[in-house]
Amino acid sequence: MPSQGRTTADRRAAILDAAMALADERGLDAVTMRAVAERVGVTPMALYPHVGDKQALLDGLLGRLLAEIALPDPAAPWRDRLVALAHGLRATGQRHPAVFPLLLARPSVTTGALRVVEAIYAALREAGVPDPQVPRVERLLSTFVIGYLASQANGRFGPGSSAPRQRRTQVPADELPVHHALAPHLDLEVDWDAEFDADLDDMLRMVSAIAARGPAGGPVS
Amino acid sequence: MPSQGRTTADRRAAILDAAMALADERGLDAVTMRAVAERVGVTPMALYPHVGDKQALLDGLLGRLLAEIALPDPAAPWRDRLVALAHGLRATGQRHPAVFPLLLARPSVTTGALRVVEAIYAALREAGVPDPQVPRVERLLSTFVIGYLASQANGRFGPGSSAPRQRRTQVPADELPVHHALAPHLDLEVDWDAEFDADLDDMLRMVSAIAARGPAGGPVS
DNA sequence: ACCTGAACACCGTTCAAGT
DNA sequence: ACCTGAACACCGTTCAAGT
Repeated sequence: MPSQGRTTADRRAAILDAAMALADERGLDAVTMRAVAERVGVTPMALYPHVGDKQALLDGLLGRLLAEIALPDPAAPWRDRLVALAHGLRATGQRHPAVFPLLLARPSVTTGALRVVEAIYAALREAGVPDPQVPRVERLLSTFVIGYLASQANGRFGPGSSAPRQRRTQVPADELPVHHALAPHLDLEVDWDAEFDADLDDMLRMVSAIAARGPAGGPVS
Repeated sequence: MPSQGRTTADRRAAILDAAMALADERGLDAVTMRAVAERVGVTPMALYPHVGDKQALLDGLLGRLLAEIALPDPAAPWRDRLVALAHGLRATGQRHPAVFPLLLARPSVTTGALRVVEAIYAALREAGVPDPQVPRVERLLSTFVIGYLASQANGRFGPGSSAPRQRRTQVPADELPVHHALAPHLDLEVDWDAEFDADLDDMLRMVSAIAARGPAGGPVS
């Protein structure tokens, strides 16, 4: 049984392999039906029965990406599990920086996403977050983590040290007094992975605080 | 002085008006150079001297969006100011749901973004966040707020009540035990604006906790 | 200086035809 | 059942030409 794509499932897998490679190597814009087809060695129209249209193909890439995320050891303490999950997401985001930002653009209803959500739910319950708040806090955490990693992948935080300096100098200092006052802390090179860990620490303290407050507040809706 | 676009600046403004209207009415995909040009009553090539290429046009839309965000009363307490800013962002995101998600995809180095960042910096200092941590906490807050509102605009949180139910039923209950246990809290219709306010409350408690911890930890890098 | 018209090198997708 | 080839209705952008 060679790895040749003989069955339909293999064919779909080969197409998604090609599309993911293209996205990793040349960005999302390079993922065209034509380019993917050429890489598979087939005509563009031959893709449609296997992956659907372009939108479905991108969803397929997201499914791949989600399936890659390693789940933490269920025996570990809840905090370690959430940190491990966040680090797993970061590793996946760094492996597929072009595809990762799509996570914020598409509803995450795939079964691949559910494994991850399930693991977060379990950790939050163990942390003592009241059941009615668990779904909200899960969305809060995942929104931050995905938002941060997507920002990093998209370069939203700026090129590091050069941009902030010129940002402040192109505007009169008097108009941005607080930027001026914070100048010593704005020109530093930032270690974005270290900042992610610091943010994560603050967010997990927040989870503990929510758990400590107890079920008083109740659900949000 | 009629409102006719006679000067170059007026011309650029008219083009961005047309592009924004197109984005609001028919989505980002409808914002093509050709469609914008037609709406302005000009040939596609006539846009280039005024707004640059397509990418620059989208950046122009982001600039418009950022300029719309109302700054809070500087006399109000820091917490109220941050809530007002978040609500201002939410209002803008709901006015321009197609453009808003671009905030996470582009570096926010425009002067329009700096006014907002300046206001957040000022509020965080007043809250007692140590100076070295202010830029990090600003990025933490804005990443969450933008991420949440972009998720809402993109429908990432799902269509409300129908999707979660079918998510759980298409998978054997034994494989997602925690989803199963949380079922009563997963089938509810969620008020996303109320959830945003609850999240905001938790995030601002976190800001107070960071301030209370003092400068012990120091900067992250 | 500003705009037009034609053209180039692409897209995603349809459809009828092949095997 | 699966794939091809030609075609359709689009894109963003270039370039030479008009005024």
